[in-house]
Amino acid sequence: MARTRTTFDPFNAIAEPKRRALIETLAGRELAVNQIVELMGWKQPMVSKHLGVLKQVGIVSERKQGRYRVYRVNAGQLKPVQEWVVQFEQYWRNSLDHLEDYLNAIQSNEVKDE
Amino acid sequence: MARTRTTFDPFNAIAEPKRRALIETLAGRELAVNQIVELMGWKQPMVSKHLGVLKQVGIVSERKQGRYRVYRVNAGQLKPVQEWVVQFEQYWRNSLDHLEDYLNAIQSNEVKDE
DNA sequence: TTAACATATTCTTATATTGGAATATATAAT
DNA sequence: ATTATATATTCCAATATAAGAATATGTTAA
Repeated sequence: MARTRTTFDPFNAIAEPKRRALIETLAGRELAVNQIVELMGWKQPMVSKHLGVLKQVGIVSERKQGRYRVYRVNAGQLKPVQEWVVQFEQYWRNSLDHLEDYLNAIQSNEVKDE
Repeated sequence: MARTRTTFDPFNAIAEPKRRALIETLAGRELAVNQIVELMGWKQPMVSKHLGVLKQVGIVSERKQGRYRVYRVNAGQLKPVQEWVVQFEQYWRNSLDHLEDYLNAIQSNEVKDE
């Protein structure tokens, strides 16, 4: 069996760092593919492909305007991610947990380096 | 180039649904692998492998206790996910956005079905 | 109609998974 | 020491990427 598909859910769609950057750039406004290409400095096919993944999950949607295709973020599709992660907020709330996490992170890195 | 590694960051680690389930089960307490095996109903190697990924990212850490290995969640490692997603909360806040997202989701599904 | 522009799709290659089975390692109990 | 228990690792097969290059599709303008 392979990895969960990128288009399976928002969690998988936003796992790719480039797609997160794309969402950040596009949030709160409408942009045509070409504008995104300029802003991100990526090749056009790469932009289109990443937009395609996000579109299949519903994180972005698209509207034809003349010869342009204008994309926009549907932030609501990110809500499941927020709802999932928020249930663990209580565990990192107090500073004791902060210290604990800090120590654990260090320990984890040490293990990783071995 | 292949997909971003599962162990690259928390986003990729939690993309796998089974790992999210594992985190939910383990959150707020300490459990040995065998206990997790029973609770989840998975084979032991599968549990160990998923724990291994989470451990590399620092989302869980492990402590030897006799012949057991006790795991625990370091919730703080999920904070980056929460911080990233929270910046889009404003966009789904009001009910107008809800409607917009709803319509977009429908449109997106229609496209998906074609 | 043809040319220019905007965007999407196809093909290829390299790579990292997931699950399953089998096996290895480590620790405790007898 | 040997056995039982707990956990990790290795090997396998199938699969889904992501990037790049090339090309196809669609739309406007001349």
